Amino acid sequence: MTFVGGITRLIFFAQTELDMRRTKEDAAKTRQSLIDAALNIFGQRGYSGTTLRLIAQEAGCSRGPIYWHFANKEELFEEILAYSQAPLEQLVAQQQNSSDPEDAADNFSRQWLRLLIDDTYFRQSFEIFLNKTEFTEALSKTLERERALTASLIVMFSSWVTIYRKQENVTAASASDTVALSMYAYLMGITQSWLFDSKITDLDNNLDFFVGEFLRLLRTLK
Amino acid sequence: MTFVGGITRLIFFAQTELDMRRTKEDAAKTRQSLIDAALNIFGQRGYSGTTLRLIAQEAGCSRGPIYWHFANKEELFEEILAYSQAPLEQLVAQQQNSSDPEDAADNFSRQWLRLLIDDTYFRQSFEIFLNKTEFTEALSKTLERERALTASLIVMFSSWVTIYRKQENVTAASASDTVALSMYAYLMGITQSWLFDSKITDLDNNLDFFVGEFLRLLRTLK
DNA sequence: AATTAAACATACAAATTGGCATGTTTCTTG
DNA sequence: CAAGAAACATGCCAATTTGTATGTTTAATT
Repeated sequence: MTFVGGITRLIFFAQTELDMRRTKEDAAKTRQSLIDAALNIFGQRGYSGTTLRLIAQEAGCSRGPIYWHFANKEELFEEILAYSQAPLEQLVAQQQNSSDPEDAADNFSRQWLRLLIDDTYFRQSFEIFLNKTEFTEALSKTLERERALTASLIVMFSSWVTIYRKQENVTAASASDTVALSMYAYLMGITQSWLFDSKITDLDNNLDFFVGEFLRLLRTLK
Repeated sequence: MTFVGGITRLIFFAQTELDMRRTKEDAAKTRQSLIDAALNIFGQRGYSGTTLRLIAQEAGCSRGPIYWHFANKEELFEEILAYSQAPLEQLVAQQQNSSDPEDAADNFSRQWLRLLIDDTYFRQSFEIFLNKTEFTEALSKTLERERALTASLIVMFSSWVTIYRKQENVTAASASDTVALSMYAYLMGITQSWLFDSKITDLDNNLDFFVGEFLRLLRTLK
């Protein structure tokens, strides 16, 4: 009995070294620290270059909580990518019922670029998505979501173009869909170029210019 | 003696099954088939999802020739990516001494998009680079080359803007560098959007429109 | 004709890492 | 207060894959 008690006491002592957490808030903190760590490590080393060991180390815990809070590496990654998809989806859902297409385009592009500048989560997630991700079948879920987002953006831009042309009474040769793709490509191009090398331009100071050019793409000639 | 001869004959028979190649042309063919296979597999599964076994299998040989013709997986990958970098570098080198900036911009953007449509190697390589690659420190060589290419493009575009403004005698508020970035972002955006989902637009039929919009970005307002 | 080396195939070694099974506290609930 | 479960830590495994070392033909070379 005393022998067994001695052993259990030794084990007890050894295990007391780690601070066990149990409250809901603490667990939420752990989960958040894992997300922060994942954003950093994925951003530095990409998906395949990132090990769960590294994320755990950056978060200051073991790999246990990772598998507790997330199903696996892939699901954690897709949740990270959602940090840039969700805000854009939300922007589309909001801007639905805007009156003037030029105002709508101005607001939308401005908020997009502002998210890049101001929201660290959005920026890091978008950078991982654009520059640290191999678009392969394994990410079919995220890719389908992205395709849907792109489609909704094109539809929205296209409707702006159509309304604008009616307002201004212009008959243009180009299809509004094609113009919409132009606008989409421009925004994505600015985004990707700046995320690839942020020293390429002062996005904050040149924001008005980029928004203005986005509007010029909306206003097709002739 | 007869015993040894029997063994060597057995070995000889076993090894005769594989057709050994030795001429320079055959070796060049093998190398080319490896590049073709790499373009396909890297394009389907990305860098990390691709194993040298798969490439060898696609090329119809073993992993031996891979390590004979290339130093390692990374060098093979960077050679694949060069198939999209080299043509653009060449375009920049050619277009140096063009007289009219609008003509130069028209030609350049047209050739860029035409490469995408017509040149399978260029298209596959560019797709791998943009959508199947994790930009990490491991690719520092390729990334440095890309940054240099981007810089030279911006310089070229910027000079076009400057010349155009002098010709037309317009004084614009925006810096020519910023306009140049706009043009670069637009071209890259079109490229990436189309490579991500080629059904998003008929690039060939809308080529004139995209080139025209590229020129509109060059001709800044005011 | 013999030697060499190019151009492969094959076998092996070594490390890595994701997933899971197991152990252990501490909060919560009945 | 006892039982159970949440929220972790730890240890192990099994599979995979790169790179290399070694073996083997056949075209060049001399």
